Amino acid sequence: MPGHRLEQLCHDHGLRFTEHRRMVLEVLDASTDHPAASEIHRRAAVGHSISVSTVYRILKTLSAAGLVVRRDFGDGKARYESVTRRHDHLVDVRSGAIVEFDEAALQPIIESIAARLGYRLIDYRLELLAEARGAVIDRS
Amino acid sequence: MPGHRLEQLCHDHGLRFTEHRRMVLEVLDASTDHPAASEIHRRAAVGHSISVSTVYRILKTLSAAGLVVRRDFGDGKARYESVTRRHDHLVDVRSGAIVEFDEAALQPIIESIAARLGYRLIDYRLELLAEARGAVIDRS
DNA sequence: CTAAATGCAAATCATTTGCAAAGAG
DNA sequence: CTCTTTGCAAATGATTTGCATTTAG
Repeated sequence: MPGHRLEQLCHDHGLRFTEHRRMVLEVLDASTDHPAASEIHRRAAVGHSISVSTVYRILKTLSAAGLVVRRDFGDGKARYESVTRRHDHLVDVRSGAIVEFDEAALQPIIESIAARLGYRLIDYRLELLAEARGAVIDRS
Repeated sequence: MPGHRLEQLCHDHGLRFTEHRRMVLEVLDASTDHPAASEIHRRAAVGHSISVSTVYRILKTLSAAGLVVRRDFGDGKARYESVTRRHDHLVDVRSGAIVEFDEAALQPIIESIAARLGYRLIDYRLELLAEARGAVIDRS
């Protein structure tokens, strides 16, 4: 029963485990992209029933609990990913393509920055804006 | 005439220099916080006339040109800062307070990450989520 | 049983857009 | 003069909310 792991996860964070929360978590665990709320609803609704407002409410709850990470790539809608899939991103400013990467070496450096400021790091969001090497640069 | 610098800046980026663009740039250059579009409009409108839609259009243009940096702190509205004030941020998840910092050592590390992925870094956004040291942690 | 979660539809809020008038180069 | 920018008001689109109903613990 794959649901047990997710149920435990919710309980560990003091959240009730509902059918709908399971659906949303499963969608995010199965997604390799970064779906927005409407897309998560679309995927979760396949064969099931769930309202969009419920998806929004669940995403807000799960984000607050840290089970889900909310991202913004500047296209007007928030995107989400499961913490288990958490990683950083590089956005190709020409094509809009998103490249994921995971640079473990950054964690300690960033932690020390927070510490120096008198804080304990909880999480961080890093987004690189870049263009493919060799791209023609318009200096007109 | 302080307007000359801004005029040059616009011209260098192929943008027409208008009274309204000057107003928005001046507001951002004078702001130490991270005003959202509506707040920028409010500040620019003091003693002048400018419509909100114009502020939005200008911010989009200036962002695309790289004269202004668009940020998202997760409260539903985009925030802006002048490139000349560009820096990274730490968000105190308890109070919502934003602490600015500038860690020069990060730049080369992040550039190398982009390079490794086959890209040339244009810019990056780093946001730390943290809690004050010594804050009581609720492990209920 | 009781507090929390959900559906539905209406409400909000930020941001965008169509079109005619005003302005920059 | 020609192309771009701006105003205004209406349109869009994402996200939120009130309230009655259902469900988890």
